[in-house]
Amino acid sequence: MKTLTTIYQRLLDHYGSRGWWPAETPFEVVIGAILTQNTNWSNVEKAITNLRHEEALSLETILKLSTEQLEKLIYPSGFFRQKSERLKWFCAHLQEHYQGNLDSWLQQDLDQVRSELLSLKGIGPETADAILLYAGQRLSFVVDAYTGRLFSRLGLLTGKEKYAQIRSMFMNELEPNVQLYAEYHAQIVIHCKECCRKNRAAKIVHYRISVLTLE
DNA sequence: GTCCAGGGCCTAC
DNA sequence: GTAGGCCATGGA
Repeated sequence: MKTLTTIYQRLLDHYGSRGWWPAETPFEVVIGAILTQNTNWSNVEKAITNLRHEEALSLETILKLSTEQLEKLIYPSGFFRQKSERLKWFCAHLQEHYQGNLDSWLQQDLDQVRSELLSLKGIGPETADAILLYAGQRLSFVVDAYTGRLFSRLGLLTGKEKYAQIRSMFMNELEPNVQLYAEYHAQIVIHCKECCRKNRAAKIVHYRISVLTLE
C-alpha cells in the first residue's frame, strides 16, 4: 500500500469530501488564490464579499477600478497594497495575451502555462499550482505550509525539502487524477486547521491525530 | 497584548 | 542559494 494514498484515504474517511476550491468560477479561484497568500481564509471571504457586492469579481471591473478603489474592497484580506497590484497585474496579462479568456490560457501546455504564471510578479509556486489545479483542472499538486509541517510530523519529510521536491513526491506517487489532487490538498488544509483549532499552542504535536497514525 | 494565517518579493551575505 | 525583513487585517 502506498503511504500517501493511505493517508489520503484516512483523511477522506474522517473529514468527508470537501469539494474544493470554495469559488463559483475559475476567475474567482484566481482572486481567492492571490488574496489568501499568508492570510486566514475568513479574511479573504470578507474581501470577496466586498468584491461580489460591487460586482468586481470580473476581469473587466478589476481593470476598470482605480488602485485605491480595489485596495478598499480587498482591505480585510490584509497586504491590500501588494494584493491589489497583483490582481491588476494578473488581469492585465490575461487581457493582453489571452483577450481575457482564462480557460484558453490554462489549457495550454502545462509546463509552459506554469512558467508563465510564475513569471508574473506576485504569483509564486503555490498560487500558480492552485490556479492550475482549481481554476484550470490541470494536474498540478498544490503544496502549502501545512503540507510541509504535516508530512514532516508524519516522518515522510525532513522539513528541509523545497517546494519542488515536495510537489514531486506527491506527483510521483499519486495516480494522475485531478480530482484526487484537488481533494488531497483540501483534506490537508482541513485537517491542519482542525488540529490548530483544537490546540493552537501545540499544533505541531497535534498534527498526528489518531486517524493518521500509520500502522 | 501576542500570535499567526491556504506566500512571495527583495536585499544582504 | 539562502536567511531575514517586510507586507497588514482580524480572530483566537
